[in-house]
Amino acid sequence: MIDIKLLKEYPEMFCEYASLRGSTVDISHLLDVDAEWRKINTLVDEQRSVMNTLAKQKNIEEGKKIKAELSKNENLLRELEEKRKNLLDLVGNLLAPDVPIGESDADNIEIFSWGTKPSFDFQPLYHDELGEKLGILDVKRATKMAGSGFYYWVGDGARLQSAAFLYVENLLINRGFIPFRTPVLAKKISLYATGYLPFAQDEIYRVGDSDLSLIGTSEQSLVSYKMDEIIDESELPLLYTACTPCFRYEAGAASRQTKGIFRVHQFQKQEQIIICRPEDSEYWNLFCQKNIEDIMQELGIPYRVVLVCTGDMGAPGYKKFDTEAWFPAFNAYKETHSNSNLTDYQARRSKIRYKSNNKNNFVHTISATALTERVIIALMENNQTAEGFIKIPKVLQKYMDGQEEIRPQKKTHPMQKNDFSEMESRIKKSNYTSIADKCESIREYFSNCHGTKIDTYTWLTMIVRSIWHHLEK
RNA sequence: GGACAGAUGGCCGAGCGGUUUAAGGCACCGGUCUUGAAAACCGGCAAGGGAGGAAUCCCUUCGCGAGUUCAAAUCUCGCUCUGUCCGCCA
Repeated sequence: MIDIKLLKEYPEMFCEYASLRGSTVDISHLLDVDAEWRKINTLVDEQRSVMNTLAKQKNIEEGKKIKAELSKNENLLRELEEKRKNLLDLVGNLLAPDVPIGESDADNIEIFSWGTKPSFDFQPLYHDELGEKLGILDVKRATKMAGSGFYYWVGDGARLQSAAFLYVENLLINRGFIPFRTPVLAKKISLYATGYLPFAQDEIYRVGDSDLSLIGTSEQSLVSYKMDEIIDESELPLLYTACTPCFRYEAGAASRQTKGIFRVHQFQKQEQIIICRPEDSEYWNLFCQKNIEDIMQELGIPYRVVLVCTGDMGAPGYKKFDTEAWFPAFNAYKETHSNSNLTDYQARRSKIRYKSNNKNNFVHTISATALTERVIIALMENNQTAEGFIKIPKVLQKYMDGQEEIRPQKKTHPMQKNDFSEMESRIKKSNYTSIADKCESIREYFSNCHGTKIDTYTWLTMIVRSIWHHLEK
């Protein structure tokens, strides 16, 4: 949400921003509604004041007279209030002066690139082909189980996934972040507070006819953590990180460009959230970018950074960096991270303020990806070998018992043979009245096969039969 | 899921139709006193909106939403959440 006072002061500026974003919000209509709202608001306040005075004087006659008119105006005020709010909700944030002008992601400006794109003397495989060959990524069975847009990590794939998230979470903790595990269901108010409603309406999975939806990002659960609170200035900044699954509808997304698990309905994401003073948000925006780039560099994935243009920004964004990993099989850079300074846009909606010199101000929020599974599939494509193996980056090896490479192995660990005789004897050693002690027929069945080895099926059948027999009696 | 009880400012807690513009206490902030601190005393201390150059004035908010009334923290209904007991359960 933007500051309506600012809008009233600089309506032309907001109209210009809206057109740069490709937004269709009618700002002059909003200003008209606001003026009307203000007029009625003043009127209602005055009538309420009269009403309060009459009530104090116990003036029943006069009170009755005004009551009807007041309630009519109150209804009108409520209507205008809602209209005003709905319009105001659609107005996008201010834009940083250095945001490039453009209509779509094609107009984003590359500002940095790192790493050498791998040159293979073989045709590199797509991550899903590679994953299937190695038996570490199973899309087919997931589709059978949950539909298109889902996938299983299996064996070393599951380990690689955990390793990457553990590595990133540790890195962030070491840089001052507080780690969270958050709910993945959220009320509508939380989605509104973070700026996802009403804009991303069609992206959100609703749960039945309840008020709950699956989160599309832990930004929704982490920013809402401080909803309605006034934070003491000395506590800022707050650095939060969470690793959660994220759920997105992604209607009609399938294409060559989204092959494999590039765009899916559920994916894991490690998020960076920073709640800070307004004057510091530019700094923390870059801080998050540094974290992203350090992670990419340590993982050895070539990437580039683009400055997102006006048309690709989304309503809450003031300034946004996208980081795009190099995908050899796609032969393209593709978005893996986004890092936005949302200034006070979310804070106004979620009413997160801080107290400074006894005055309450809205905080600024930064929302940035730290890691998603897209990074892991970029890693798979970049680190594949001629044999179809995957080299594991040094930083992840310690989270995988030192494993250096993923090969098509059925089992990585041998089965253990244990002696469970102590565990088996526990029941025998306990002193209690069992069914067999109580029920003659059961004892009979079991005494018949005493000393004979029988298989589990026969054994279970016997138990069922004997219980049944007993119940019939 | 069922039964009962409850929800009041940063916290505790009184009020249960009209001098409550929410008592009192704690915490916090400022002051007096003190070498300094503590204690004591004095003062301040919620959020949001509107009008105004400002001082200031007005409105809203006692979990949330509706209703009754000239008047609601207080009465009625619905919802949410918390506690206790029961049921179910990783």
